[in-house]
Amino acid sequence: MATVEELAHQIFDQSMGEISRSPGSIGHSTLMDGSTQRIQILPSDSGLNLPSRIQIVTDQQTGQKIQIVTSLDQGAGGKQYILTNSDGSSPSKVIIARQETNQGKVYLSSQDAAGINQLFFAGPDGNAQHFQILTDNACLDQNFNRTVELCVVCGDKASGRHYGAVTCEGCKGFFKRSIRKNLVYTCRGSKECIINKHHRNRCQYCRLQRCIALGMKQDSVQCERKPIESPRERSSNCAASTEKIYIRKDLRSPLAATTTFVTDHRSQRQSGFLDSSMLVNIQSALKQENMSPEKSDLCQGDLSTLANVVTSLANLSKSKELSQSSTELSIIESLSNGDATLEEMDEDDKSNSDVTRAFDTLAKALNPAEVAACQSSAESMEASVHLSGELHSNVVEVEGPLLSDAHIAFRVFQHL
Amino acid sequence: MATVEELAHQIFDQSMGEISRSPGSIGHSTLMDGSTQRIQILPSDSGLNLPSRIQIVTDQQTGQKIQIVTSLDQGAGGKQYILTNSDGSSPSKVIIARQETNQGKVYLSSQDAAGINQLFFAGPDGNAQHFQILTDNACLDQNFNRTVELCVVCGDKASGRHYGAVTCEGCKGFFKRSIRKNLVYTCRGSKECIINKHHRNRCQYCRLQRCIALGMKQDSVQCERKPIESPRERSSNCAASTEKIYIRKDLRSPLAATTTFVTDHRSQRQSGFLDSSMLVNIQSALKQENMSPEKSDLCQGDLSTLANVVTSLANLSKSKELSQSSTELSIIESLSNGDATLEEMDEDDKSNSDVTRAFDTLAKALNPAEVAACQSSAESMEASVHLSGELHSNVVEVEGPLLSDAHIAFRVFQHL
DNA sequence: CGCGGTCACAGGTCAT
DNA sequence: ATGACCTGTGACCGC
Ligand SMILES: [Zn+2]
Ligand SMILES: [Zn+2]
Ligand SMILES: [Zn+2]
Ligand SMILES: [Zn+2]
Repeated sequence: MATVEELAHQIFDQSMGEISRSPGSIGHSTLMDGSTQRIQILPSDSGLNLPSRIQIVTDQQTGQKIQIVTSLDQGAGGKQYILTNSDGSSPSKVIIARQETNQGKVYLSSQDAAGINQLFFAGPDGNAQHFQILTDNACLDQNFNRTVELCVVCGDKASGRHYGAVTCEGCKGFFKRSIRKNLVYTCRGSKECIINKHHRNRCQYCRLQRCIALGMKQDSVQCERKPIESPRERSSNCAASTEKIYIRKDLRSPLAATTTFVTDHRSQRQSGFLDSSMLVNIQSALKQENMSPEKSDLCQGDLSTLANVVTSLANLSKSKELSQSSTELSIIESLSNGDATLEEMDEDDKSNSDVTRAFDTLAKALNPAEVAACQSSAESMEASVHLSGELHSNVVEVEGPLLSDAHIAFRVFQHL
Repeated sequence: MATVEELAHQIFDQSMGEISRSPGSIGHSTLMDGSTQRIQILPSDSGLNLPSRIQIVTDQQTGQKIQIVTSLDQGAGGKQYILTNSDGSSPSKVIIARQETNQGKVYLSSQDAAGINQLFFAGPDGNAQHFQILTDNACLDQNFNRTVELCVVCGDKASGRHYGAVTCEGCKGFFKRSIRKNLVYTCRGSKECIINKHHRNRCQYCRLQRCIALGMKQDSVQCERKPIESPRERSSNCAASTEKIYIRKDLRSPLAATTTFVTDHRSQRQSGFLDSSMLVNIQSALKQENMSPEKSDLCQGDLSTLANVVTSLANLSKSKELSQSSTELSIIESLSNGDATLEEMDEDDKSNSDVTRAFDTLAKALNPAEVAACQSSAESMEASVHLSGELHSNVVEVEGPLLSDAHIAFRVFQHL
């Protein structure tokens, strides 16, 4: 006999397949405009004894009210779950499931289904909708004390609500890392990769896309709380000491969430290109960084701003709206106002440090060759070509102070 | 002074040599019938202070009880570890190690032995036995926090548990590649080649044999995470689109561990050829597979039975006892009796699933060219030649429903 | 319960 | 193909 989890997984996988079949279900352009809906239905108590019941639930994201009609099936004596709009407009009725057996307790899919069922299906408007039906835990067999919930992102067993959504430990950790490190991924496909338990690691872009679309809030991710960090190293400024500077993996798709330069973190979003106003933000962010060096609350993630800068520089390099490379240089020079003392890093840290990786990323962004190789639709990248200085050479070597007046010698080897 | 690792290596090599000398130690027919044993001994607390101590431990795999006698050596004042059967039957006493120094703490191999010692040695019955003695970590010098473990396959320094066994990086990678690409190797010897750090690459067959026999689980090998981008090709099937289809190198060696047809895994073993009784097992196994079609966790490894079937088919093709290729066809047709709902698997799972692997193997079995090229002693393969239809062609393309009525269209490109 | 963190063990890479 | 080396994942734990 199939277990509850197996059934739930089945429902999830099947519905995922349905989504992929419905045209425009999770298109990349309809990511967060409400096309993907999430509904949680929690029966008040035991209205299951009633022969017929009407519930009106509200979509948590869109606010749309949907009527749930639970009625006895005339034929089999089981129950049907019918979804309609609360005002009776179309779609008039959508039977999402019916009970096959009559066991005194109504479950959604089968007689041994317990607790939570998740359904993905395409509504008549072609939008993908995600419903999660939560039945009363008290009605469940006491075999499972743990609530059997499924991750809304991948369908794996959920471990609770994380960052605003019921997710598994994997998606929780993935989301946390992505937000913390300000990672931006890229999709090698059509940004509609199937994300389930077994394939969630295949496309980080689509996974993070689903995380955000299904309600995981970036605000809920707190900054790192690593208090200790060694006797030596940085005395007061724990930020610059050993904290890694995380660089976006792919600069083409900011997946905007984390490219914010203002104090109000995660309230702004990068539209895709740098402009003059963002330059102001860069500088102001750097200033704020320096104004409170003794403030140890910034311990974590405070240098993400720097990563953002580099990332944005990379985006800058491919921006068509930029006139010439001189603009970039001016920005880089403006960055030298900060006086971060990065030279205190020992040599080993420099080698594989994130600073190196940061510039590596930057250099990579400045070289359109590899970027173009990574993407099928290669856009015009000529604007950034001139910066590299040595186009068509396998190794681009850059030396000199760049980010601060601390004379950071860095070297970027670009592997082609 | 010899280090712990060196000593352990020495013990390993010695015991391995002993294994290879004992006739029939790791024969192919005795792969997983208990001939290879693994014992973990964890001293309860600090019974080490006692001058003499008797422990009875149970082999985790076979359930065999073995008596461990720790006694003072009359000569050197060190301790001996003696293994006997708990009932006193032969082997009466096997001294597996003795302590050379007297330091107040008893370690197995030397005074600076840390944590874990692994021994391979051949018992008087000729069976290879593997003992892993874990001493109390609290007794260890705090110099080495890392436990010095050895690869159970080759005796090299292990880097942790991989796929269920403590192995080195080499065996880890080797096992992963073998499983991922579904490689099947051949042994030019008697399938009892010595596998140690220096010779592990001499025979892939025996290495993989040891990997499986010593507990490395194929299910733990996940599918690839980077489905190398290919924008077009297949539409929704991102798995079949870019995933390479790897062909077994050699079909003669099914590496029996996976050719089990009964529900009780690892309780039966293929003796080398298919016979009528195995055909019954094939069908019953398929039936059991189908009895729970709603089970969607089948994603991985659930269809290993199917792979076993095809693997056996491959063996069948080279079996001299087979009359003609018509026998194969009849078996294939008999497989279609099952109504496995393979279409419930999402496309990605099919790529790396045992289904694909099964067809891979089958395809190879149908083309004796490569098989014959891979092995020096080419046996008569004419029986299966006629099935391929296109002998001597570089690409063998097969399409059509085969294993189920689900009409799974598959394509196998054979790279030569 | 939901944040935080950890680290064994998956993955992948790429000289050899 | 191999394996040393690295990053990323997620089960598990503490608060
Ligand atoms: Zn998940
Ligand atoms: Zn994707
Ligand atoms: Zn090894
Ligand atoms: Zn061999």
